[in-house]
Amino acid sequence: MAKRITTQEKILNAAEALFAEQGFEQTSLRQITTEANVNLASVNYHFGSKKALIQAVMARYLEVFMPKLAEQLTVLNARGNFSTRDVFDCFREPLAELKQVRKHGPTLFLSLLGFAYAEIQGHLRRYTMEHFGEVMALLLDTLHQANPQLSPVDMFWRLHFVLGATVFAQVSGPALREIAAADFGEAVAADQVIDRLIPFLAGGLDAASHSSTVE
Amino acid sequence: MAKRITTQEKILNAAEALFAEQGFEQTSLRQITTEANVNLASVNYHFGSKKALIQAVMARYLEVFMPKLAEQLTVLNARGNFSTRDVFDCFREPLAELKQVRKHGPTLFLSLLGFAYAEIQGHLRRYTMEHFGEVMALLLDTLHQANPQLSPVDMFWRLHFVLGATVFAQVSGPALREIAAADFGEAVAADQVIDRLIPFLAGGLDAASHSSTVE
DNA sequence: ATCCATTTTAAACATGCGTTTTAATTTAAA
DNA sequence: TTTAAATTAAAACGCATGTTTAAAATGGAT
Repeated sequence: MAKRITTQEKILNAAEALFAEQGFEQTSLRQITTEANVNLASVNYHFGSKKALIQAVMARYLEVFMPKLAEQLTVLNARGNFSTRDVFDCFREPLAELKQVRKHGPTLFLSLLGFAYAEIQGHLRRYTMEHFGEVMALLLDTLHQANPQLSPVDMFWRLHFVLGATVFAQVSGPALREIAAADFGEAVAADQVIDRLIPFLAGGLDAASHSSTVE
Repeated sequence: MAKRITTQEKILNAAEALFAEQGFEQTSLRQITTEANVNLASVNYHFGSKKALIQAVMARYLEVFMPKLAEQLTVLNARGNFSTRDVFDCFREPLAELKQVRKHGPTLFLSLLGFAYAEIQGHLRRYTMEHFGEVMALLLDTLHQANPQLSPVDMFWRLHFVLGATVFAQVSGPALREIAAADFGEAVAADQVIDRLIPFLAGGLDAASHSSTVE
């Protein structure tokens, strides 16, 4: 009855859970194979190396997320006349779609993305740019249209500030939610962190640029 | 004439440079001692462990920075009637003071802080909270006064978004500056990144909260 | 000059890592 | 049923890490 789970899937599932929790470098193949109940050598047999395993874990999500995002951005561009907030809202649906990949897909994906960005894994950045460079370019262009008052180089920097805040919110999310619950007696779900984040990001992106604030 | 440099200082100087460049975990004691021209065992002899060395590296800066920051915040609080931007500007002078510790102190310190925050080193967070917890509380309170429309829990989250964006801007700074220079033919100095960052952060912090944007 | 505490040195230790090897086992096709 | 390919298994390899040990060197104080 129950669908047969291959060794590769067992490895991918165990790996992504541990990666999202501890980061890529901190997670050893022995941890992964123990958790997955498979032999240590099977990772190298099926994937070739740890690097390749990391890419495979990310690919499962990126291949769903990126086309959906490109779709949303294209629709918005066709419509025209949009705000920064509209651009950010383009991320909501593609992110929600990741539930189809995995139950807690959206949260897992953001955590993975966080560690990928934090540990500056050259090979992952290269992989993303090679496979989804057009989507990134489309995003930058869309954001520029929403904020024509900002120069391209300004937008470049702010986009990375946005990435930084997002990634950090996710990676330190569990710890911060714990502290917030203790200090303010207010439990915050993971999804609600994003709701708190988006206004912050939009406010930052829409702010006047530094050159115009210099007297 | 030339001031005698002790082994401990040689270690601290080599360690902070390597830590700021590669992060704490990525930097080995052998790298540090080779760079410092001292014996491998001297790190454990003088500092006890790698963890303790990391704390010692951070302490040199925190012990200068934190009191200065507390001073600035106290003055601002006494004055009353201030904006978010004013709060952030309180960081400029204490940061600039770090040049007295080391020539490129401000940049080094932010990079170290970035890695400290990125690699969630429990012992470093504990150290900071134990020694400078009051300053952090003062900062949170000051920001709350500048934005009374935000709830304390909202401010808590946004402060961490700010930290995330800052830390990331610094850690990925060198790589991003390189890309920016290549793509836009515009060289950006490290100090100017902060000038680009502050308006972004202030805009994000001042944004309307999510609850007021929900229809 | 002698002595003793401090410091430096070289070597080894114990551990964990990713990877490779070789053999046993399972699987599916002929 | 036989045969060959695919997969799993156990063990070892080579390497890098932080730490410890024990001897040698150093430097002031007596």
